[in-house]
Amino acid sequence: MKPLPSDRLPPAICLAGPTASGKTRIAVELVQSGHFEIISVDSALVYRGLNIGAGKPDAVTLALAPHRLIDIRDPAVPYSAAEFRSDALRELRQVLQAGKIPLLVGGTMLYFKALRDGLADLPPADPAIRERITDMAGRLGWPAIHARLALVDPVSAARLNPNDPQRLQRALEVYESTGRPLSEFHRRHRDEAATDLPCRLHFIGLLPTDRAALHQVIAQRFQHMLDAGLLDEVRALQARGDLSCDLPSLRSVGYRQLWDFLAGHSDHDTMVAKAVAATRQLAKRQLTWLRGWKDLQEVPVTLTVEDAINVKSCLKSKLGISM
RNA sequence: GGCGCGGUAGCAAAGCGGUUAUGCAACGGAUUGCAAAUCCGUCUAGCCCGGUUCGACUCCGGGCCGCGCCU
Repeated sequence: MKPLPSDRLPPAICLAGPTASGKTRIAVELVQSGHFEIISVDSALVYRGLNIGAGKPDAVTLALAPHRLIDIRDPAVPYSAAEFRSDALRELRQVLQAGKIPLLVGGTMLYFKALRDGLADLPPADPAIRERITDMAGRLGWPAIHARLALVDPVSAARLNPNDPQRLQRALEVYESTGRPLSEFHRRHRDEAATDLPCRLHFIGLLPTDRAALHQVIAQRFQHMLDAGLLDEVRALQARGDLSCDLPSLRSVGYRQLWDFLAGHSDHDTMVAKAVAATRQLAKRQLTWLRGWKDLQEVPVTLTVEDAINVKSCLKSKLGISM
C-alpha cells in the first residue's frame, strides 16, 4: 500500500505541553464540538491503577471525553515508545474511519517523536540480556560497559556518556541480540525516512507564559492530589506485593516519592518537596523538547480558562477548523 | 551580665594562607522499545569593621547576630 503524499492526508491535531499546563482541560473542551476523538500520549496514563498521581481524568470526565490509550497496561508490565507507536497508529486509523479528527493529547514527547519520525527496526527489550548487563555493570561499573560497547559499536559509544546506564544498556542489548551495532540501525532508519502515518500531524505546543506561575500550579496540584487520596492509591499498589519501585510505572513523578515515603525512607515534608521538584523538572524537560520541535504552532498559555479559547482560534486560523 | 560554640552561594554543609569542595534546588541542553526515565552542562559564596601578610573565606582584634550553658 502506497502512502498518500502528506499534504493530501487528513489532519490530526497534536496537543503537547508540559505537565500542569492544562492539556486535559483544553482537550475535554475541544471534544465537546463533536469533531474530535482523544488519543492520549502519556507514558503514565497507560497504567491501570495510576490515577490521581498521574493526573488521569476522573470517570465523569472520561465518560464525557473518552481517551484512547489509557488504562491499557498493568503497572507490573513496562510499556514502550515502540508499542505506543503501533497502538497509536491503530487508534488513528479507527478514529479516521469513524470520520473524526484525531486529537492526540499528552506530554510524553518521545512518544510524539516516535509517532512522527518512526523508529529504527530494532529488537524489543530482552529482560535476560538486560539482567546480564546490569549484573556486569554492578561488578565493573558503567564506564566498563561503555568501554565494552566501544569495541563493538564505536559510533554509539562516542555518542553516549559513560555514566548513562539506560542508553548504554540498550546499545549493548541491541548488539548482543542482533550481532549488529545500534548505530547501524539508526543510520539505515535515517536513510529510509519512511512514514506510514494515515494522517498529517499538526502540532500545537502549549507554552506557559510564566514559569513561576506554572511552578505554583504544580505545587497546588500536588497538594490536591494528596487531598484526593493519593497516599491510599499508592498504598493499594504497594499492597499488591508484586510491584517494585524500579518498574517504569512506579518511577513516575509522585509515585516514586510516595513509595519511598511509605517505605519510611523520608518524612512527609521531604516527600512533598521532592515530588514537587521532580514535577518542575519534568516540566522543564518537556519544554526543552518543545523548544526544538519543528513546525510547532505555539500557543501561549496563562493556565486559566482563557487558554482553550486561544487554542480554538489557533485551530480555526491555521487549519480552518471551527467549532 | 559571664562563658562556650557558630555565622560560607536559594537551602544544607566541608576543607583550605595562594590551584573547582560537595549535595539539593534553580537554569540550559541531550533524548530511537524504561522517557513522568536516563544523562550532560551552568550557577565561583564566605555577617560588618580594622589588623597581620606579597596574598585572608582561612590567622589576630573589635562589633553585630544566632544557639547553648551559667549567674
